[in-house]
Amino acid sequence: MTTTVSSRRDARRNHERLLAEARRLFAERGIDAPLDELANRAEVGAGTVYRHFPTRDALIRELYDSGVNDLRSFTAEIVEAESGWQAIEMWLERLSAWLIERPYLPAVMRRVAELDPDHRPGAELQAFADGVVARAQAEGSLRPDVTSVDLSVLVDMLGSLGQYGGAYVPFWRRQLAVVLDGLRARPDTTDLPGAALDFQEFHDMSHRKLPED
Amino acid sequence: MTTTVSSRRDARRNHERLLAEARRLFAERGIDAPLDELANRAEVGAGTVYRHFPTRDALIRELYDSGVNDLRSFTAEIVEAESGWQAIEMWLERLSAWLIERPYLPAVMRRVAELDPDHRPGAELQAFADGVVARAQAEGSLRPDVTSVDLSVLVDMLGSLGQYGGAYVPFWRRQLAVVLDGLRARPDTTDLPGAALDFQEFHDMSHRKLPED
DNA sequence: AGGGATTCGGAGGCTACCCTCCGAATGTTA
DNA sequence: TAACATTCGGAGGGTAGCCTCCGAATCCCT
Repeated sequence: MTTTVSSRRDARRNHERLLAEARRLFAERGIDAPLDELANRAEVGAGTVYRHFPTRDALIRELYDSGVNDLRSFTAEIVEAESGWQAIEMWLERLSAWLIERPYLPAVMRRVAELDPDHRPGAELQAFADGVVARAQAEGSLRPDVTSVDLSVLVDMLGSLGQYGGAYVPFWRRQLAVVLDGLRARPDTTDLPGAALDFQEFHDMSHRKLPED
Repeated sequence: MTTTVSSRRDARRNHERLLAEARRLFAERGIDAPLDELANRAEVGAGTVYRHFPTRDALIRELYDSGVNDLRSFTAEIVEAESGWQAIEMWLERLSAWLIERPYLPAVMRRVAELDPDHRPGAELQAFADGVVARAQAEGSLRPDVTSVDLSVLVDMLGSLGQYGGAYVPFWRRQLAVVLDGLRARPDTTDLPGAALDFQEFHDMSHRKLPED
């Protein structure tokens, strides 16, 4: 993730421009959209695209890194929530909104995992997620049978609504409200069926790896 | 949807083979996967592909029609449920499972909508969905503030987990259980925020059309 | 079994997109 | 402002994938 920054202003400007347009383009047409089109939208020659990102994968990697950075910045805000339940609400709300605005991210993550099969994301994120869940369950607000992986999958689900393009933006908060109501601890919840995935399985799955056994 | 069936057995066999492989291929690599690859997998010449499906869009249309047929076949089973709540459970469970097995469908639907911008799906499906919701709300088991469109969006969300490939199949039933618990009528549910989309808006949205005003 | 219609297969022309290359243009530094 | 380094732009060769075309193979019908 060592990004070399040029000293020339036009170079920096074009780099940013390309990244911004790439986000838009990939959101609309997927991460295999033609790079010539990217050059057009950024009002830049094809050569410029390939100087900044020698290969499409380099571009994808940069979007990935930027995403991981975003994630880290969320954790800071969430641990400061006043109650465990509020932390849960914030987690689902912030991450879903973030994912919905970046519908290209799931594909980007899968691609990066194909490129670097041994890549493992920071265990810190796992620890953070487990902490949020433990806190809310300890205070009795979150149903005891969900795990942090269950919540991550729910975020993925909500985030998938980004495929609809941002035009109807806030509609998904209704679905979020349903999910949150389903997550509250109650005397009469039916136990979640089956076994939860562990963190490693979740990671493999969201990168389309096959189960080991 | 008038499908002309050849009288020759090899032609029918190849047609089925191609459809089956197309589902697999599109599930893995998206609906823009190379058709030469389809020919290889179906162990068939490239010419055969293009005779059966003169264009990629023809193939996509056939997958779409097949999907709509599936949908209709579900409604019959669901209206026979013993209680309104069971109908809701069946609806979410059956449709989600079905979507998860066919991860190419959302892309197929969007593509068909691009090809036929004036296409409107049967109002019968809307009537069916409204009926299921009304029944469950009348018996007091389903929270009164959800609409059939809200449920359809929830199905889409659950169905999006098909992007993970079928390897971890049953894991998503945990998320389904959370959603169902969130849908039960209770004294203390927080009202769903904002206004629900109407059926037309939902249809436009799931086909990536922009809102009119 | 034989004839005729239909379908099959895959070689090959035709894009659309990828990516390089180098003269022109721009930024930086002193 | 001058001189040099860096970046820009887009023309163009290379290629993967699209789709056609027609001789060969298969099937249906009597």
